[in-house]
Amino acid sequence: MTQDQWVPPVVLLAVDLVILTLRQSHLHVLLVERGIEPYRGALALPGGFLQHAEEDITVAAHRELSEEADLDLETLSLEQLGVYGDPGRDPRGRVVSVAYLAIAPRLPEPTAGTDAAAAGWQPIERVLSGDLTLAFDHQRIITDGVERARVKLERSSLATAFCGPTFTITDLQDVYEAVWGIPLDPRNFYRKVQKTEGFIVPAGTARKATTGRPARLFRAGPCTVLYPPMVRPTESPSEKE
Amino acid sequence: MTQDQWVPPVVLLAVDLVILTLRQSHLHVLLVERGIEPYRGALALPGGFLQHAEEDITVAAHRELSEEADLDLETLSLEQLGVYGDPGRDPRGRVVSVAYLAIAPRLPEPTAGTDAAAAGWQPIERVLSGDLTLAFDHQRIITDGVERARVKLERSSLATAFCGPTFTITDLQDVYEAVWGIPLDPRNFYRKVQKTEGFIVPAGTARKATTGRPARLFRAGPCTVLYPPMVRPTESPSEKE
DNA sequence: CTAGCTTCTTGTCAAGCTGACAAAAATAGC
DNA sequence: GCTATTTTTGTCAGCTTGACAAGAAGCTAG
Repeated sequence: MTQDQWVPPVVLLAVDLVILTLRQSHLHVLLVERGIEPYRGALALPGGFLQHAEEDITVAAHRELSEEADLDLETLSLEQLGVYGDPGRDPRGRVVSVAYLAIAPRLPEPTAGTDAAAAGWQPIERVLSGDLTLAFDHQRIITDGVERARVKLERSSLATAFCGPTFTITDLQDVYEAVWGIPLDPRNFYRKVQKTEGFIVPAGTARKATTGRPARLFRAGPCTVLYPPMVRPTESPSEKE
Repeated sequence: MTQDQWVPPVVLLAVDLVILTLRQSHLHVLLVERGIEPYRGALALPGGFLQHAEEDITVAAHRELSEEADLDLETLSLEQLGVYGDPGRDPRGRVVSVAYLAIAPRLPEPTAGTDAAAAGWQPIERVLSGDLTLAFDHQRIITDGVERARVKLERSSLATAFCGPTFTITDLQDVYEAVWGIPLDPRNFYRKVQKTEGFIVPAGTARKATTGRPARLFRAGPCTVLYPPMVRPTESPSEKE
């Protein structure tokens, strides 16, 4: 920046996707098995390098999303999570990765009986606990992604993105409980989401019944910003960062 | 990622700093006048390319901070804001910039009477209103930075980072009012910050007096996460994103 | 040295929200 | 019809918020 003759260093730019969904009331993340070195055979986030030097980063993220996860782009929340570029994180050279967070409603198993048995949706606990070993710094990225999702659930209507087009209030509560990892009182939750204007709106008279009283169906409301916000029960009194 | 022979494209990596401070109860951002093309002579955020291919991005951000703003790194909050990498944002080629947000207490004018009269601290309103024209996509970055600061003030004790080592409750209120851009009731504010445990702690018996009753002095408390959070008065009822 | 002005600090009060919990309502299965 | 299960509607005390009154503590002017 100070001398015209000095040539700034270049880096390789990649995108990584943290795709979260809910399966059996548990938060899962999509992982793929790496087919090439480095970390061949290890689990990693879907992602890859820019296709060409002029590709937009957001476009690249969407491209990887459809390539590697075959997801409908329309109904998806996709948000930039951060940059991960520690020197040495990739043995191939200086690779800087832009991570994106995507929230998906319930989806079918992406890897149906192939040899990549370990790939596909993995419970988030296995990742956070270190039970699964991931390539690169992907555990870190996932940790950050989950934390971001937890915070976003408080002030945005993101939770409805985990659900299908219609859902019951109990479905929505399942989302909050799974992402936050804590139980909530159904009666207080019911009251809260009902009175948060624009969060959810009734969806016809259809009802869902398995056992017990059939639940009313709702649809995501017009507001994406919740006011007042949903509050996570006292995370831990007098918390430090 | 699919063929070993394909070589991924490379990009130039830069860091940009959004450094915010408070001057005369107004939010200001640090801007410098560009000395080289492109946008020579235009105002821009402090920043620059990585120094060498192995430099850590966070290290580069801190380096630019001390190089271009001569700021004490110890007392500063520095946080990653996001990546800005639209193709075409820089005529020199594919430049991807990692933006950082820094919050600084009141500081002396960095450019004292030099010819770069326009550089230095600029009121945030002149930037947001488009009154000032900035290089690259820096207006966008600043807009995002200010919004991030606004949100962070709610849940973190960031506001104390705008103040010096000790401050009065009114000083702190000035920060909230300047960043949020709205007036607050001094009595309710006083009660709120007092009862938010760990936010501020009394600092000796010293007091500050100009006119009116002298105010008690406080110091930043141990907690960085505020619980319960400070709530911004109804941003605007039923807001859409 | 007293009145007046300014700013800080302590209260008061009604309205609204939260957490804990009771009980009614609506179905499926026996 | 009876029971188990889940959803939905209430109740109630405690706490926080927003609006506002009034006392406290210094400075300045007459």
